[in-house]
This record gives sequence, C-alpha cells and structure tokens, in this order.
Amino acid sequence: MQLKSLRLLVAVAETGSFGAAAKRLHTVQSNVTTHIKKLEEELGVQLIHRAGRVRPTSAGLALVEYAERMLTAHDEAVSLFKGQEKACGRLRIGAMETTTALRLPPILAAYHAAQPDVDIQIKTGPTAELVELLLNGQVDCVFVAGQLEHGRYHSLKAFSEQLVLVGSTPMTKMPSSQALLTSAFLAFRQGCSYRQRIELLLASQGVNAGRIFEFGSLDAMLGCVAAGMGYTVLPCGTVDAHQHRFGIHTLELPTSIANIDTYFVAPEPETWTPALASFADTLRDAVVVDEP
Amino acid sequence: MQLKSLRLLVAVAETGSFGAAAKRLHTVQSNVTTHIKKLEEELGVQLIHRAGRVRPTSAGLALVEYAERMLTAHDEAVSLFKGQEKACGRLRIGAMETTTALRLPPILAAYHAAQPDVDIQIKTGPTAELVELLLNGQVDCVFVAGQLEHGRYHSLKAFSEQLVLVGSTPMTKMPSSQALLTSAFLAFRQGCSYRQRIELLLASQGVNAGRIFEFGSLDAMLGCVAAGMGYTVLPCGTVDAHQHRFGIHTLELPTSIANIDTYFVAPEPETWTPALASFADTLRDAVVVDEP
DNA sequence: TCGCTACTATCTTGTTAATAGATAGCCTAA
DNA sequence: TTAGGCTATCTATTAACAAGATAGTAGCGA
Repeated sequence: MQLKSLRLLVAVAETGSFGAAAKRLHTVQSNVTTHIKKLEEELGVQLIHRAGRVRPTSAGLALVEYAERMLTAHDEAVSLFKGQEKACGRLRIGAMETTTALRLPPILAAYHAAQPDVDIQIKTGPTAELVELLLNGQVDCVFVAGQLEHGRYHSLKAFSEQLVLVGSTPMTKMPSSQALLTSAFLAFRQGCSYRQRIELLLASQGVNAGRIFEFGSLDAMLGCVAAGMGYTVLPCGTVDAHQHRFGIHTLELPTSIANIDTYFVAPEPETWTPALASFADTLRDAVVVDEP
Repeated sequence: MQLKSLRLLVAVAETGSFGAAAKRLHTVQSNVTTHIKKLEEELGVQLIHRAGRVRPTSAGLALVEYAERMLTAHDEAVSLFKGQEKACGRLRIGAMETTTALRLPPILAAYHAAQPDVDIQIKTGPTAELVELLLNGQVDCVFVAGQLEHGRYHSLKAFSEQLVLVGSTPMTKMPSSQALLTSAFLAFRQGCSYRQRIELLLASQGVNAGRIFEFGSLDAMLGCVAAGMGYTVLPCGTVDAHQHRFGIHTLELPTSIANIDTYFVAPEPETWTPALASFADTLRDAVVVDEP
C-alpha cells in the first residue's frame, strides 16, 4: 500500500471522478485506475462504485478515514522539515541550573516569540549528566561548562561567567585556611563543573577538600549559605539576582579560578530540526548583543 | 516518502543497526542504506548518526514519531480488511422504527457477541428516507419494506410481518366506514410504507384518506391509540410486544393488505467490509432459524 | 601502532513497477 | 438512438527497486 495510492483514493472520493482526481494530483486518469485497482486487489475489496456516479463503497469510505490519518501525519512530518519560516515540533534543551535561572529566560522568551509553535522542554542537571543526555540523544542541545572534547559536535561559546565566593558574612579578603577548614562547602550534585572550581579554590589555599554538601536546587543552596552553613561558589550574575532575597555576601576570586565559560553544544547542524536551527540563530543573536 | 522507507527508519532506530533492520524486514543492508539516504535527501536533514553507534538524530527521532503514527494507521487499516476472524471498525445500519424495535435486538445481540470490536450505529427512518441514505453511502445497509428496484444491490428477504389494525377497544370485525371516517389514523412520518397500507385499507373500505397524524416514535403513537385518538396499522409482533403496556386491541386484516416483507438491502458483496459481511452472515442464520 | 572485525556506502546488474498516451467499451442524458 | 463524458485496458518508455559483490571506515584489542 502506497501513500500515493491513498492520496489518489481520497481525491477520487472527494471529486467523484477518476479524471478529476488525476488532474488534481498532476497525473493521468489511467494511473488513477491502476492505483485504485491495485489497492482493491491488495485488500480484496471493491473500494469505489463505478456504475453510475463514482463514489466510495462502505469499504472505501472506511479506508479513506485511515488514509486521511496517514496523510495528515505525513504532511505534518514534511512541514516539520520543509515548513517555510515557521518551525514546529519539539525542542529539548539541557542546561545547568545556574544557566537556566540566569541566562536562558530572555533567550527562551525571544525564541518563543519567534517560534510560537515549538514545544520547549528543559532538563536541568550538572555538566556531566547533560553531556550524557546529549550523547544518548535524550536532548537536542545542551548548555555546559567547557567545550565537549568529543568530535562531530557543534560548539558555540554562549556565556562567560565570573565565579565569586559566596558566604553569609561580608568578606574583604579570602577567608583563612583555618576558616575554610572549619566551614562546609555547598555545591550542586556530583558532576557540576562549579564543584570542581571549589576544589581548585581550596587547593589554591593549601586546604584539602573538606565536607562538601550536595544540593539539587539553587534556592536551597543559597538559603543554607545565608544561614551560615558554609560557603559556595557561583556566577556573580546568579548571586546578584538572588542577593536581595537572601542575606549573602560575595568575594571576587582569582581570574584563573573565577572565569568559566558556558558553551552551547549540539550535534552537527545537518542533523538539526528547523526548531533547533532557529534556536541556534536566536542564541547567536543574543550572544553577539551581549559581547560586542 | 514511502511507507517502506519509514518502516526501515523505525527498524534502524530500534535495532541500532542497518544490517539488523534489513534482516528484520527481510531485505538486504544496501537497500536500507538507500532508503534512509533517500529520506534524508528528500527532507534535507540527516536522520541517522552513522559515526560510532548508529542512532537517530534529533530530526530522525522526530520523524520516527510521525512514522509510527502513519504505520499504526496503516496496519489498522490493513487489519480492517485482512484481519482473520475478528472484524473491526464500524457498521452503519438503517432500519424502520418497527424493525428496530421488534426484529433487530436479538440479531444485534448475536452479532455483537460474534464481533465485539465492531462499532454499531443505527439510523431509523421510513423506507424512502433509508433508501436515500443507502444510495448516498451514509449507511452500509438498510432494512426496508419491499425490494429495491435499483439494480446492483444485494437484497435478502429478512422478515415477514402481518399487519393488524390497532385500536383502543376490542374489535371483532372491521369498523364501519362511518367509524373509520370519524376516527383519526396515526402513522409514522411521510415515507413510511405502513402508511401506504393505511391508505390502501381505507380505500378497500370505500373511504378516502381522512386525517392522518404523523408520529416520529412508536411509543408516542401507541400511547395516542390507547387514549382513543384513533387507529393505526402495525406488525402484529410489534403490537404483541407492547400490548401489556398500553390498553390496545387488534384486528386481523385481509392478507393482501396485511402481508408486508422487510428486506435487507446492501450494495454488492464485493464492496462489503468484513464487519458488514459478518453481519449478513448473522442475519442469514437468524432468518433461516425463523423460517424453516 | 597495527591489524582484525563489524559495519555502512557504493556500484552493478537484472528485474520490476510506474508513467503517459492511445484506444476501446460503457453508461447517461438528451 | 446518438453524442458526450467517463473508466478500463493496452503498450512502449522510463524510472525505481532489490540483491549481491566490493570498497571504505570506525572501533577494538594486542
């Protein structure tokens, strides 16, 4: 059974004529006859009344209903790729918690305005987890810290963050080794790249990684820091955005530790759906504006 | 885009290998490559990651979802005609009110027991209306009074009814012309064949058709007869079934007027869906049992 | 680094199916 | 009865397809 045959069947049912159906689908009447006949032989049922007015039989009518479902799905699938201007379908984005909270909202807003028909899904997690999702094809693209070593992936430097030390009391210089040793460190769950920076920071101060508490959400973490539970390391933009909600204070870190780049990573552009391609466009625009 | 190609795409996505997909669909690996490639060219997108593990790209995954919808519809359509033993789909029956009430219930029950997956739809109306529905393809088959003059239709004598005169008082002989003239006659709406019999009856008694009230439902009509509003003419089986609910009485009519045959009419058997074919079987069985 | 293995891409050939045009047959309506 | 419109059939050409053989490539282990 071919889609072409079904399209002809539907056309015959609608026009009431083999010739008109042929004209509508830019072919000749003899081909319509052949296709319908082949369908009838394949199913062992007469689909069209030929005597008198041409119209579908009960069996033909039943098949037309299924044919319409198939053709609708087909046309939708084609428009998913060939649809001009307006992308549709689904876009699955993976991003770190901080990126989602601080950087994505304006970009997603712009994207949704441009492509209202795309269903956006966001999964948050630490870099290692996101890379895994991307490799498994469970997301279409990710925002992660650092470029993917893996070849055959499209990478774009999206955001540059400055990490700061976050504590519950005002700081003018780095806390002493003693203070660091007796304090806890709060970080996202295993795999988060920020956590590595914490360990780097501690090492630079000649302190071994002590107790590190793991959190799943930014709010919980900042709340605990404000409560004096310990320190954490976060992008200054993220902290600024939450500073008024929590009583927290920051300290700038040495550039080598503070600088962290967030990359947009996706498979090769040839594999992109129009929805993803359009998102990459939106992102590029946003990045250019941010960094002139 | 061909269904065959989509089936291969789904197989590749599921098996993770061109060769395995080929084996599953009983073809060779080179054909899988060709079909996938053709799909990719047609849509202008890479659908399958070939490097390393073979797995669908974002675009491929999106297409697989549509492909599954199309293939499901296709397989359902095929099973509608080729499904062994169990018919499915829809069966639209047209029947007269009296037939629906008196004759169809046991047949529909038997049919539903045999074909539980068929969705049964019944439209009631007078013969003329039902014939129109059948000619327009709005029902799959009808039960009507008298054979269809139209050729190319399958006809089967289904039931034989004996019409009786129905009134509110006991009758031993035909009411006088005077009584008939002063009484109203109750009948189904225009086009019902029973109505013609009423006029035939009146003519045989030398009375012109007087007032005839039209009803849309059997219950309303019998209720009015019981209330002494007038006479009507109905199959004796129908009256028997309702006699205990209404205080009504009957009188046998001359054979020439009383006998009325109900025929099962449908288009040619070649055009039947399995659901309809199975219904015709059920009906034949029921008729044979009724009339040995 | 070097093969070994398993996989996909490409090429070739024989076969099959699809297309468009011409024509014959049929039904309907005047 | 006849003319007009419609579908079925036939045919030659062209395109598509399937299967096998072969070449190329990535990944794995020694």
